[in-house]
Amino acid sequence: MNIYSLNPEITEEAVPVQLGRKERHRLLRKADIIAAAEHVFALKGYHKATIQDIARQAQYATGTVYLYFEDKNSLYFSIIEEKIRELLRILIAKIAQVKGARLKLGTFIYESLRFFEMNKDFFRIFIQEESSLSIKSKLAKSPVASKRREMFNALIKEAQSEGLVRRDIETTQIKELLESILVSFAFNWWKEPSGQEKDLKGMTAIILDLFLNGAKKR
Amino acid sequence: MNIYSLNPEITEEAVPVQLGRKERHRLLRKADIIAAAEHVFALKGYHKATIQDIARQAQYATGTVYLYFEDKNSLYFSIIEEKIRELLRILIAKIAQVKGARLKLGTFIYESLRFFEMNKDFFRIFIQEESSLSIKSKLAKSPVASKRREMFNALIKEAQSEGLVRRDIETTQIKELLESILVSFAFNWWKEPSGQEKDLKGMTAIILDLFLNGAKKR
DNA sequence: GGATTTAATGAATATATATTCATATTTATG
DNA sequence: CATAAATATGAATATATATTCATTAAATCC
Repeated sequence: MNIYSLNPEITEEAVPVQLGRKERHRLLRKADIIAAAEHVFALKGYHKATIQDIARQAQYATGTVYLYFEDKNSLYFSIIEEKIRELLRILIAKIAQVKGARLKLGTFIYESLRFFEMNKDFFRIFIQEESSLSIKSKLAKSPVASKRREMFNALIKEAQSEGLVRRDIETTQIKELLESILVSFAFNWWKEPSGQEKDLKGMTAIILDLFLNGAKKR
Repeated sequence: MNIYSLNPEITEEAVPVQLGRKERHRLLRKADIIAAAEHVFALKGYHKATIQDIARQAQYATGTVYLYFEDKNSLYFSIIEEKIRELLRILIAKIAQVKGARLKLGTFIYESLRFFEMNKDFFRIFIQEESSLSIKSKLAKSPVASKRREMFNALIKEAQSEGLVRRDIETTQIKELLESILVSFAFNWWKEPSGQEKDLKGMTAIILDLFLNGAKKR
């Protein structure tokens, strides 16, 4: 994990500012703890994961966690926010590299699947908590959420103005549809413990097909 | 709420057997507690809802709850199981009254939305916890879950064999997809606090349209 | 390399609340 | 109506764990 990504101000910059050695060290240790916490939360869920578990996993003492994070809850949110920010950064970058709404949509799906595949622990947390009201409402207030909305909106709007996507249904609902399909497929995919190599491109094609053409037989 | 529905054996019967007065009383009191718990859980979520809260809401003392339910967790499951059973009963009955896969799918969507609308407390609980892995796996073992799977399977299979729904995608996937869309749309619908009357039929049409035809402009 | 600042430790504390159970109340019985 | 059985009560108990903080260790400075 890129340690700079822990700091939103720096993430925004094209070229990360060089931090002081101290501060860099601090971010690295935060990252240690985040990585450990990500694993433990994924394994046990928020409530059953104890600070002790997390500290042990990170090879620190219990109290040390509190030198780096306010409390259990804010540690939890740090993980989710950070990961969503990371995914967002990838999506924005990759989508900018292709032309045409169809390709952009495909890229969105492909890179999302890829990210989930590479961040299974986070994905577990995400599907465990994604629909939890309290977390959704907290997350909705974070700056990363509005960025995400923005990107998503632009994606669908472009597809609509290009004539690929229908305009008789609200953009919001189209967004929901796409997200529903994506989550539902990703969930089913990783639920079954097949050790096989994932065919990301094949899966992307299916999802895009379902999104655009629906479940009706033609 | 129908008190008989608390007892699976009796629910199954076409005509409920007359219970002893004692037993009936007991079920009524269980129902009191369930109703109170439903409200409190919806309001505070599982962890923040205390047995005291629930007892107070039901106008019983704390300890009384334990005369009717094993523990907090089983009370929680009783609610979810009972509600899913109730929804299932409605769905099966209503779907049986219409002909053709398209109408059946529409009925499924419409009655689900209607049930969510009429059972907002339960819906809150459902979306809060539905995707929590531990709860899902516990629920999956209950008899009501397999009945639900059965019904859902039959619905999609029929749509496939009638030629309405494509067969190049697994039934399970189609099921998950429909459910994911339904829940996500319902969630977003009721999230926004528009005091207006909900247009259930309009929303049903949109969901069915998107599910079958997808987002592509035609 | 000794003094001082900074960081890490983990046992002790504080708190929260699920669950129990001795007691009180209500209901049934003869 | 008196006694017994069944229910309800809520204060006390047990447990769990997030958080603190006095102590120890490490890093930095002069």
